[in-house]
Amino acid sequence: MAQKITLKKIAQDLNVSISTVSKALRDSHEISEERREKIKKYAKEFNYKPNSIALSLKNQKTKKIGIIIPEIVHHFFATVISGVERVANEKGYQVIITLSGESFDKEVVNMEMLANGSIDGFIMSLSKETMEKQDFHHLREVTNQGMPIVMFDRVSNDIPCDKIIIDDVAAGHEATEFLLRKGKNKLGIISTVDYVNVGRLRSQGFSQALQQRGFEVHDHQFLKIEDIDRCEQKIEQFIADNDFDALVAVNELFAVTASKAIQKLGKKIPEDVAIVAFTDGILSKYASPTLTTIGQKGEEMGGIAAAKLIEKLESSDHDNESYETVIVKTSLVERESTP
Amino acid sequence: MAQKITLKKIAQDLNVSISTVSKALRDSHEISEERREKIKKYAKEFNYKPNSIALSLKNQKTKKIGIIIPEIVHHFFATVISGVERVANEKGYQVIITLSGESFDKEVVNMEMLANGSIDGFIMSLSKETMEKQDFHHLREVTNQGMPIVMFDRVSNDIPCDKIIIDDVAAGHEATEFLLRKGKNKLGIISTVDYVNVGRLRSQGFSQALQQRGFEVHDHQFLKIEDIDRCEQKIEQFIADNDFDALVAVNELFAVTASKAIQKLGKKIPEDVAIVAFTDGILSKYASPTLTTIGQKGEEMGGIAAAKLIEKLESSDHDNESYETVIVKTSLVERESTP
DNA sequence: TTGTACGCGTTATCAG
DNA sequence: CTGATAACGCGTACAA
Repeated sequence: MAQKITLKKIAQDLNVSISTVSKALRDSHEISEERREKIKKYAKEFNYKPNSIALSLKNQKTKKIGIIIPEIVHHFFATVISGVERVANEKGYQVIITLSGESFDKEVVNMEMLANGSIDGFIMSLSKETMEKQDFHHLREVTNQGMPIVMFDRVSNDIPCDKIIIDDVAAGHEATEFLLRKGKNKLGIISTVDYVNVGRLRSQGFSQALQQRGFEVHDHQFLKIEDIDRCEQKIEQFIADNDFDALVAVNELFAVTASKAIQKLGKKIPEDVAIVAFTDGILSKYASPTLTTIGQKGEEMGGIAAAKLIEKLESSDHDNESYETVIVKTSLVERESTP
Repeated sequence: MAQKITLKKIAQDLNVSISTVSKALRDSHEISEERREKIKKYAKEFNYKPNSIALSLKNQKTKKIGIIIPEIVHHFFATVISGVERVANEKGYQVIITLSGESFDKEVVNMEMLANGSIDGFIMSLSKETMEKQDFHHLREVTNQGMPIVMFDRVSNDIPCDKIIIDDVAAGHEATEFLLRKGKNKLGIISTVDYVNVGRLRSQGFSQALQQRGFEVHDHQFLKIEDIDRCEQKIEQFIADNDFDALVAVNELFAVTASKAIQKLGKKIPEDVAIVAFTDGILSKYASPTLTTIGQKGEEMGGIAAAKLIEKLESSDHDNESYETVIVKTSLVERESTP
C-alpha cells in the first residue's frame, strides 16, 4: 500500500532539496557526510530504488531489448530467447518478447509498438508470411530511425544489419557426409517445400555431398512435405517405396515419424536404416531410438545476437556503420539412430 | 538516421506551440481545421508516434506486464507465455519476460528490476529454490507497494494475490482412477521431492484414489526424484524392484524414461505396464509408444492469468481487494500407453 | 483559436 | 556544502 517512494518524498520528509537527496544517494562528496548518511539510511529503510522510466526518459535509453519471433512454443526459439536473456541480463538489459505468430500484420504492429521508445534495439526472426511477401518496410523504417536490429535464422538480405545464421547448406552436407562415411550409400532426405529456406538449403547440401562422392542424385530420393500435420502417410510411403539404408530429416518431427515408420516395416535402426535429424531438441533426446542430430545451437545464437546488439548500442553511436553476418557452426550429436 | 520525431520538433518546424500540435493530433476541436490538417499531414509524413516512455512517466502506467518463470525451454512455460501474450496484446499490453533459472537470487533481482517502474504488474511461477526456502519477502515487498501479482502453477499461500493453478490432487486422482478402471491394480508413481508442490499434491491424489478403492498404500510405491538429470538409474531400479502393472509419472520426462526402462526389461506397454504422464507436451505425442497424459492447459492458464491481472490493473485501483484462486480443469488425453 | 505552465522522477549544471 | 533550474516527451488545465 505504501506507495513507491521517490526522491521528492524523501526530500520532503527530511526537509532538504531533491537534488541534495539525489547527490547523497549517489555518494557525491558535495554533500556532508552527516547528511549523506542520514539520507542513505532513510532511503534504505523505505527501500528507495530509482524509477527506471524516469531514467529512460532522461537518458534516452531504456536498457531493454525487444525480441520478435514467430512462436515461442518452438523449442528452437525458446532456446534462442534463453540465450538472449542470459547475455542481456549479464549486461544489465531486460528482454521484451513479442510473438508474430507467423503473421506479417502482427509482426508490423509489434514492431511499431516496441519502436516507440520501449526498447533500444531489436532481435528478431521473420515470420513465414513476411518471408513469403518479401515486404520489409517495417524493418527499414526502424533502421532509418537509427534503431539497430539483429536478425537471426530467418533473415532478409534486403536489410542492412547484423545477422546470425547457420550455414544450412554446410549442415546438410555434414549430415549426408556423416552417413556416407558410415558406409551407407542409399540415401534419402525428408524435407520441406522449397520456399522454406532451411529445407531448400539443407537439401542442396545433401545433393552436394552425394555428388562430391561420385553418386548420382535422383528425384525419388527427395520427399518434400508441405503440410506438417499430415506428413505421416507420405513418409511411410516414401520409405516403403524406396530401399534406403539411411535418411536425413530436416527436422525432429519428420525424423521421429520416419523412425516409427521404419520400425513399423520391421526394419532395424540403425542397422537397416540410419537416421540423421536436424534441430537438436527434446524429441531427439528421448525418442526410441534416440536420434543423431545436427544441433542448431539456439542458445548460442541468442547469446551472440544479444552481444552484437548491445555492442552496437553501447558503441559511441554512429561511427560503427558496418554490419556482420555470423555463421554459427552446427554440431553433430551422435546417438543411437546411426551406427 | 532521421532521429525520432517528437511533438517539439513538429512544433518548431511548423512554427506553432507544442500543445497546439498535441491537441491537433488528438483531434481537439480547439484547433482550427486548417491547422489541424496541416499538422496531421506533417506528423504522418514523418511517421510520428507518441513516445511510450514519456506516456508511462506521465500516466504512471507502463502498459507492460512482467513475467518471471523458472525456464522458458520447458514446453509448459512456453505455452503459458503464449497465452499471456495473446490476451495481453489484445488488451494493448506488452509482455516482459525474465527467467529465474530456478534460482532464488535471480528471481529476487529480476523482480526488483521490474518493480522499479518497468511494469504495472507481475505474472509469475516460483523457482524451485524459492519454494524450498519458503522465503517470499520479495513478493511481499512488491504487493506492499500496491503492485498486483498473479501467480500460476507454483504458488505460495503466504502471499495474498490471484492464483491460477490446476487441482493437482484431483489430477493425480484422475490419472490413478483411470488406471484402476482399466483393471490395473499394482500401481506406482514417479514423482519429485515433496517440496515441489506439484509432485506432492499429485502423489496425494494418487494415494487418495487407491484408498478410496480399498487398496493399501505403501512407501515402495513412491519414487521421489531429486535430480532430474540423473533420474534414469533410479527409475530403472524402481521398475525392476517392483512388479507394477501401471505407473503414474508427474512429468513427461519421467514418463518417457520409465517407458524406455520398461521396454528394456522386455515388458510390453500397455499390456504389462501402463503409463499415464502429466504435462501434455511434444514428448508424449511423439514417444514410442505415445503417452496417455493429463494435459495442463498452459495456454489457457496464461490467458486467464493475463486477464485477471489486467482486470485488477484497470479496476479503479484499490476498491478491489479480494483475491481469487482459479482452478483450471485438467483433461486426460488417451494414447497408446494405456489399454 | 492558440499558447503557457506544470507535473511525472531523475540527473547535471550552475548559482548561492 | 546546498539548492534551484533545466531537460527528457507528453498531455492538460488554465491563461491570453
